[in-house]
Amino acid sequence: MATGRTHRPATRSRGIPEATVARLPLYLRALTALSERSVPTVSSEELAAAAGVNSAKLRKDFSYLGSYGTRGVGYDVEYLVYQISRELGLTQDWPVVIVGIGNLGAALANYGGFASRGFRVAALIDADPAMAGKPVAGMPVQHTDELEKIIEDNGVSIGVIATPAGAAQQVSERLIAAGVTSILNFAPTVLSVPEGVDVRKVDLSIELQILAFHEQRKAGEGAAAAAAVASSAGGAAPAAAVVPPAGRAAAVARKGNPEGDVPAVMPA
Amino acid sequence: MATGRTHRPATRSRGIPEATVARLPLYLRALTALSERSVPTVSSEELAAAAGVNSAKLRKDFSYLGSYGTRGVGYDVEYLVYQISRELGLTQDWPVVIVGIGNLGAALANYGGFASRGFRVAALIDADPAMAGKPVAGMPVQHTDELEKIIEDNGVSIGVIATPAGAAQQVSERLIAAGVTSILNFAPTVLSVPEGVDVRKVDLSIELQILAFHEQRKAGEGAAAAAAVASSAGGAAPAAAVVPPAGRAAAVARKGNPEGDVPAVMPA
DNA sequence: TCATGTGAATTCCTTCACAGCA
DNA sequence: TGCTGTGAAGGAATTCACATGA
Repeated sequence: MATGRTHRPATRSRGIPEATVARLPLYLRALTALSERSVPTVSSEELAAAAGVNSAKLRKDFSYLGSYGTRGVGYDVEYLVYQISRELGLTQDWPVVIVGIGNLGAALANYGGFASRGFRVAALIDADPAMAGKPVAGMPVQHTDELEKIIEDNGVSIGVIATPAGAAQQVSERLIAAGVTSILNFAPTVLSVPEGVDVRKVDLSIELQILAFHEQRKAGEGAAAAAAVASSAGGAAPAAAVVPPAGRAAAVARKGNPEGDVPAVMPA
Repeated sequence: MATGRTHRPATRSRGIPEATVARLPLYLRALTALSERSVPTVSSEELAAAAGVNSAKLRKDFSYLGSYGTRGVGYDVEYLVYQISRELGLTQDWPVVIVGIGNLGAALANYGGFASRGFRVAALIDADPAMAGKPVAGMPVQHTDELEKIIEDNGVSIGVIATPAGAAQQVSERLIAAGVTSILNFAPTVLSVPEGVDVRKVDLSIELQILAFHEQRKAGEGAAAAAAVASSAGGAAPAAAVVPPAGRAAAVARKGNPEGDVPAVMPA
């Protein structure tokens, strides 16, 4: 999950609810796929299925954009693609810089999904002088010293931070001072930014922790329930291995401890 | 942002709201940092600031876990760390497999945040025979053929998919059939999974698109507003470069077109 | 006295169900 | 007839504001 917003009190961005905005890219992706298969129209039902939402929600979402469908028929795929693209601002070019070219930064630089949706990687920036000049994804990495110049020369308003946590706040300040007003933050830190700057956060370990929470609940429901789930699926699961038995036993034991004790969990 | 849930109708996981669950890892991170600095107690106000939420929300969130604070004083840092860890299921060991060892998969394998929070990378799996045996993050990559065996031998219940979009659905099916019940999906596809399996989705391009939406709005408010924002910040922004002027002009022009036309946006 | 914990109010989001139009 | 578009209902999440207890 990504989280974190700033600027603009959640809803009200000319009336399109934040939750709807977050789903538009999903619809767009599904529509693009249909478009590639030259499908001319879709019903809300079909499109909703493709996007993984329910159809009432989808129709409500689209109703905020306008009346782009045809009753009794559905939506014109190409037309909707255009309308949503325009609404999201993807009909214009968004130069983006990626700061921090480690494993993750390189992955982002190579990620095709950017270019295909109006985002252009204008520069890759890293603090390590040894990286400078090295090609990543067909682009030379530039040194942090150039950051301000790059931002200004390219009119960059969106920055992606993929640095270690310790560097993120300072990088964000430099980005913002140079003119960036939207930041996608992969570093596991809460950035503090001035009003008017949007931050979105993507945090890998948070996502896993949320999964662990639900996983724990499933396991807690007892082996019977777990087995039922596994087999109901139609995926011939050999029931085995759903729960690491030793692990669970340990957890339960700890849970039973007297209240006061505070085991040293979480080394870092 | 990450999105996507399945299983369990949103709220009610023994009463802890989904929105609260999603914030627990944030609190945990902030608390861990305090713990490392040997801070003994925090107030809801301080902790909320560190986690980037407001204090009323934080107190309400904690109230779902129990009464772990002391009125007039605050929360015991170590104790809260323990309680939240336990609630999230992090006091037990979660073996995880990563499937798809490209740039992103490698980045994930190297990501320290996993190990430190109870997640243990049990195996790296890739379909490319040429990758097999190659060490990534100090571990040999294993071939997809081994997938089922690895899952079962290690009691893996959480899988991370970092493959290309085309492979994701099939990989998820194999993971699930072998016993995985939670999936973190980085591939830009909607996975269809049986009931009882949780899927969370992390989609880089979706996050950028959401930022672009807000960025467009800011620009649309007129240069005056943009400039005001830039300077109000205290970050001496040289006002320049907030909007790529040519780009915007083009977008606006297109917007003014007669309704029927459908420009071919989005090559892919 | 001071910060937690929580009912109550509010706002936001989702879902229902059907009127209205092609 | 069939599917969109949308008021209205229902739920969930956030925020307020203050009683409560260390």
